Amino acid sequence: MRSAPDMLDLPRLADDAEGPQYLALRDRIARSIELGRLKPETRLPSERQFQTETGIARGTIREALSQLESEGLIYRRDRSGWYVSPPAVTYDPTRWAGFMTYVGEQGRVPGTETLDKRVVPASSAMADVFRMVPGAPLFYIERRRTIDGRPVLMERIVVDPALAPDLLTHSLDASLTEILKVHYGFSVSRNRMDIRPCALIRETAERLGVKSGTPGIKVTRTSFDDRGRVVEYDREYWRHDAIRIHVDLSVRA
Amino acid sequence: MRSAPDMLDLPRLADDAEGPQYLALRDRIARSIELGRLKPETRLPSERQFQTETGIARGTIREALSQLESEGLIYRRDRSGWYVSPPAVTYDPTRWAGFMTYVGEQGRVPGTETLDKRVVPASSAMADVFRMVPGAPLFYIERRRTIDGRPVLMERIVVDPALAPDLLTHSLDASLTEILKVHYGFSVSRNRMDIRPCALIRETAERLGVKSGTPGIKVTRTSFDDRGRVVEYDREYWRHDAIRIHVDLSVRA
DNA sequence: GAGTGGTCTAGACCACCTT
DNA sequence: AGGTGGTCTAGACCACTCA
Repeated sequence: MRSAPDMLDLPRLADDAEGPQYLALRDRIARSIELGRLKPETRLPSERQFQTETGIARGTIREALSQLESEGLIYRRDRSGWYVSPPAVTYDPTRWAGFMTYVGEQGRVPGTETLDKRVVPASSAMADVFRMVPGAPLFYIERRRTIDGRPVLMERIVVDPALAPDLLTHSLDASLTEILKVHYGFSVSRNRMDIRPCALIRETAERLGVKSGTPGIKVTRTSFDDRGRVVEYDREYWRHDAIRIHVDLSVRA
Repeated sequence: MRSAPDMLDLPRLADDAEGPQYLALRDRIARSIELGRLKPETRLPSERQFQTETGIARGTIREALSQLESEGLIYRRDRSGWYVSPPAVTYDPTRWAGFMTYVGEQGRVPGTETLDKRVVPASSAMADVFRMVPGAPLFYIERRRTIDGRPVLMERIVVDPALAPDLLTHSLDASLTEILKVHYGFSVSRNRMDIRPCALIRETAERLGVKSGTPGIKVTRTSFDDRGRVVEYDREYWRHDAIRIHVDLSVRA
């Protein structure tokens, strides 16, 4: 891991005379990143280094760093330091390409870890989605996905065992899309998605290595096959700085 | 504006023994909201009230409140206090219904203020979008939109004057969609959108009445008519707690 | 004018990562 | 073992809102 060059010569304040100190500091760091002087995955100086170099209190420095984090310019690794964020990947829900595919197409290295897989009884909400009775068995899968080794999303998938028996015996670290297509012959013809900002908290935050409360994006997706059956239901919690959504579509009435 | 009932009887800690104090406080407040004891637009007790009631330092209390803000559960009005967030509206980009329409359909009261409108020379990026030469004149409109009186988004719209001459002489506080359709006969047949998390900073934050750095959502949209001409280009900056995106679509190859 | 959040300081101790 | 960020305290002054 490279380390940042002396931060002493951050771009000058120029005429930032206005506004709070933490925004002025934010600007200086942001400029360094935008000018390309600090590259993705570079580690910033430590908070205490900033402190002695600038004479600003640590709390104020953390305020500036948190700002940059909400903007997606930098991220933290717990108790290790602050790093410049790599570019976000583009997610196009109108394409039925799985994570492994579109991340690869964008020149990045995707990875998947299956954290949990088991059979669970359907909650009433899930029973509703799959049009079955509550308590009926469902496959439940929990995965963590990475880009260039950095965890970017946690997902919880639910699949109807009736449509994909023995699914859990497969290795789920590869593309689920692929497994469902190749082994069970499913083609998805309709996708219903709900996208909303959220905060990553507790276990989800922990597994993504972010501080609880970091902003994130929650994507809920229901996939249907050509006969209108629910093939897959999943909830994805993304790091907010890792995703960008792009859709190009014809307009309905 | 109603005020919160005594917060002293926030739900008990029970067994939250684990974790930082600010998360425990977050939980108590979150529970009050989820249980419906604190309703949308209710004001929370002041930070100093929390301080004396709980004996926790103000910084720590602000940490808890900031958490709830990132989660979208509460929001602040500058130097006035913290309030429980109203529900988000659902935005469906596959429908060509303007803001005024879909907000109304969801039982809320939409509002629009035009903050600026003028002719500007095309930047090279805009010239690219509109397929014209840089420096050519473009209409530029800046609007703030509200739901139930609360500002939720700032938008900057660009329109080609060749397609809608005299556009700026119309009142732009109504639906631009409507004006383009009724007065100029445009029907949008294709929509290209880019959605990404961002932070609301500087003027944008100020005009939405949020603290600089609050998480937000940036929606960039390019609308085309049936002849493939760019009818409208706009960038919308949303409060993150005000929007939810829903799409339901057939899948391409 | 009283009260609010916004900003800032200067400490402290801890759990954990890194070497 | 030394350094890092994570958490917390106890103050302070300010700009602003609201009654």
